[in-house]
Amino acid sequence: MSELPKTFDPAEIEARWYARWEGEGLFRPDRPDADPWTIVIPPPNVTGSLHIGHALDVTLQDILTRHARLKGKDALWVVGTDHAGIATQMVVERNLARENVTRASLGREAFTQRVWEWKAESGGQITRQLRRLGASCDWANERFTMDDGFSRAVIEAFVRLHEAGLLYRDKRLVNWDPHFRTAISDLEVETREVQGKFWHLAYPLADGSGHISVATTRPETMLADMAVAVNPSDDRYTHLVGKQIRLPITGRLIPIVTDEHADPELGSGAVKITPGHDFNDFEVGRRAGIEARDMLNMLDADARIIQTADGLVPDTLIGLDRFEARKAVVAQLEAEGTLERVEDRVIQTPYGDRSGVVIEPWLTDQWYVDAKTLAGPAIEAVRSGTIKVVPESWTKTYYNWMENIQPWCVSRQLWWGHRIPAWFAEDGRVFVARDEAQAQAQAGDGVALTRDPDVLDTWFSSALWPFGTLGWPEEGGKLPRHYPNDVLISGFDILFFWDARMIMQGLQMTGEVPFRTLYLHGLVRDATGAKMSKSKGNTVDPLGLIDRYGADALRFTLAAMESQGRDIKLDEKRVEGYRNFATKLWNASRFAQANGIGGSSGREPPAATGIVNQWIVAETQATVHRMDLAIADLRFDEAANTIYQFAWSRFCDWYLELIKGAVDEETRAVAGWVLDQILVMLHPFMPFVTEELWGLLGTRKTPLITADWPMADARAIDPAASADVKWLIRLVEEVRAARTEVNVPPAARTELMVLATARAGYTAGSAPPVPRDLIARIERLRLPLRRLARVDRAIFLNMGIEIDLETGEHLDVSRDGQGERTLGPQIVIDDMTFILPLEGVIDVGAERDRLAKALAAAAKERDALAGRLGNASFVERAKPEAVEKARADHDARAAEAERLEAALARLG
RNA sequence: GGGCGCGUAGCUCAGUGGUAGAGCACUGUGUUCACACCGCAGGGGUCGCAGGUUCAAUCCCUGCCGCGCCCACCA
Repeated sequence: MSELPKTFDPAEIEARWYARWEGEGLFRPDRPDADPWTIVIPPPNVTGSLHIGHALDVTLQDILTRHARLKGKDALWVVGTDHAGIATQMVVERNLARENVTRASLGREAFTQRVWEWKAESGGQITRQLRRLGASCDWANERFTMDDGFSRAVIEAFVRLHEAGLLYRDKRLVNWDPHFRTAISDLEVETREVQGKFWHLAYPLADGSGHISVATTRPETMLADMAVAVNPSDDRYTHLVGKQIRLPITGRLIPIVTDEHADPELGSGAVKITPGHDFNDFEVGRRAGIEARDMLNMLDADARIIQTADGLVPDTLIGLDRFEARKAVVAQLEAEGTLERVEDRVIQTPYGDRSGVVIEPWLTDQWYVDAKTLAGPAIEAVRSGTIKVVPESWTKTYYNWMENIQPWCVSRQLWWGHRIPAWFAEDGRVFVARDEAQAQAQAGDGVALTRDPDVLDTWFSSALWPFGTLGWPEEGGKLPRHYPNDVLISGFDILFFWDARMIMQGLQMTGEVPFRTLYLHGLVRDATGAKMSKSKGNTVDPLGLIDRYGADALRFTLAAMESQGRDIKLDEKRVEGYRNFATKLWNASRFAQANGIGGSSGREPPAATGIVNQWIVAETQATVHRMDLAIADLRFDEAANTIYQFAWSRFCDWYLELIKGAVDEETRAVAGWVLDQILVMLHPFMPFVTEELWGLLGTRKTPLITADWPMADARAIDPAASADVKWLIRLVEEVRAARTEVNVPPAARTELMVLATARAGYTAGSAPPVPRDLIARIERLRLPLRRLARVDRAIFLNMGIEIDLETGEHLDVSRDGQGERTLGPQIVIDDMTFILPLEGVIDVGAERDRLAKALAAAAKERDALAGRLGNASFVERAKPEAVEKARADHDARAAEAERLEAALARLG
């Protein structure tokens, strides 16, 4: 055992221990007979790098995983990465662009080959970074959403959904991203408020009898208008219903129809209908009997103007980008005199969350999942409590979304992803099958088949993660033992994207919920509360924090700040503070080492007879109990604060101080045991420094990572011992405060006079005797009292007893002499007054102020309690124990006040 | 428009129907053989505002003010 330096080097410890844990398979020790415990990581994008949100997410998961492992469970933390369709395709395309190569020029085969190559070279960054954080995942079985096994699960899920009639192909409007040229789901669209305009147009009636006004934020779509709608109850337009309009520019004849969608209160009450380019209008068109295939389309995949089916769009507009087209159309309307007026207006505009371009409602054939049907059991699972959501308040959001869920568009016009297992015949028939042979069998011999070129939404596959990683659809394996997972941890920002879809898919595919508990944490924000973003430049790099303070400090910070239902505002000062905590622990261990305190032999606390030892054993057990409760409730902040307070404020500040200079065999055993319990309980939060100290402090059967979590109630402790130490702590604190306030020089040593009377005079014969049990208590505590209160002798007035606290010797003192003692700072604890005889040394004015202040506080409290007790309704109606407590408190405060008054009187 | 959350010490946040807590920051101080990334002591809050329920409200209820987020087809 080498001597520990004053501070330690986190980087060296972290690298060394992580390599050893992983190398020795300690993240997944073989425990076939233990209770299984399972969590799956939200698979980070393979393109990703660790950001602070990951750091929080992973820290919380690692805390639970390490805790479960210490509890002896067969803890499995499934890890892997997500192929992240669009994101990855983007990265590789960008790389290709540097070589002046386009995706199209490579072709699909070669392109996807390049993506795999990229993944092999660069895809490991995020997983290396997870290791730096200390994540104890099962790396030996790392998965990828596009590995063979997982891909089989994806195909299987698709086919099964199709067989169940829960997945279908449909032609309707989708959210089209013209930048990526793919459909995206509702969730991938974010609505932004942008400054736009509201154009009022006068559409002429075909019979020349006038016009009807409509207003639009998208005038260019009038090229594909197919009707004007008015509300059936709108009397203003009844006479026009059924008449034709001759559209400006195209000259198309369109009818005036009635539809509830038209709101008489808005604008003119008449609205233009463009079924091929607006979600509302699509529905209006459907109700008017227009089939999707007959709806006019005026845009191509790049959102450029194309000729409509009726050939009426002027050639001058063909090929224009949608925004250029808008200008051109407006100019022409203005020239024709059909533009009535233009208003400025804030418009809710849909943007692609990845591309950042305006999303276009576009008519295409896509695959849809019948989310509404899947949502039923998923709602029920939460409502019935089969899945517990923490914090519970999120259930409302969950229900609200689930109950209004729309069909989920799962096909994407990309190359990187799970290719959809559907084959088309030339006649338009579609065959969904597990492979081409099966599809061919369905289609019949000789039918030429072409596979659907599209791939699946990345979230379709990640929804299968909790069971697809465990071997599903194969039976057996890890599945029965580790599914459902115990808990899932994710940020609330992916509640709909991922969590809800896992629940739906899990229930549909396995008949069981994917996890028993869903824990949702908040976002990590900067110190001012702003959302972190690359563009704002306020991101905090977790790896930089690890470099500066160590992974332990960062982890502890995130855990301590993780209170349920709240975002985290990360302040680097906090990380620094917890780095200091790690150093504190390190130095406590140095002290231990220097005093021959080493590792303990087991979970059972050593037998303790000394009061200080008994006290710390009881405190330790209480701490274990609090930790167990906090972790069971997923109260990460509470757990972190509990062990922090215990280690620093109890163990270091008091226990180690109390045992200094009196480290005997029993104390060595107890101190070693307590320190070990601290290391174990702290290990999930600060795995590295605790593991290092565990190794340095003793010869161990096992590294800390696979040690045993403490038992809360290992040994019954005599409560009297705790009472002694708690009393001592109060006395020492009061003595220190008194000394400081009256400016006693820090180095000065005093005597401690003990006085059992409230009366001002304390000369010989005037005071009652000091209770024997107090004398005995002081004798028991004499050494720590001597050391911490800086008193050498206890003088029991009127008892003829003085005790030398160093030796415990009773000095023979004549009764008469005792009344002549000088005055000094006075301390009142319960029914006892203590005096530090320092007359002449102290600042009498300051002492008077101090006592007066204490008296005022005690009197105020006494009077408040007296008032309460004087209230008849309180005595009658309050809980009896509340009344009793008020009485006891009142009496204690009254006694204290009385003694403080006497103390003041003694000062003269 | 609907929903959720927040408003407690200078800052970041816990918390409880019955005398307000932590960390950081701040002030003073350094006797002590682990630690100045430390010790000891201290100052600092009408718990957003207004009503209500209650013997008692920072905590429960209602309203209001302020802040944040999510969802939603006013063309």
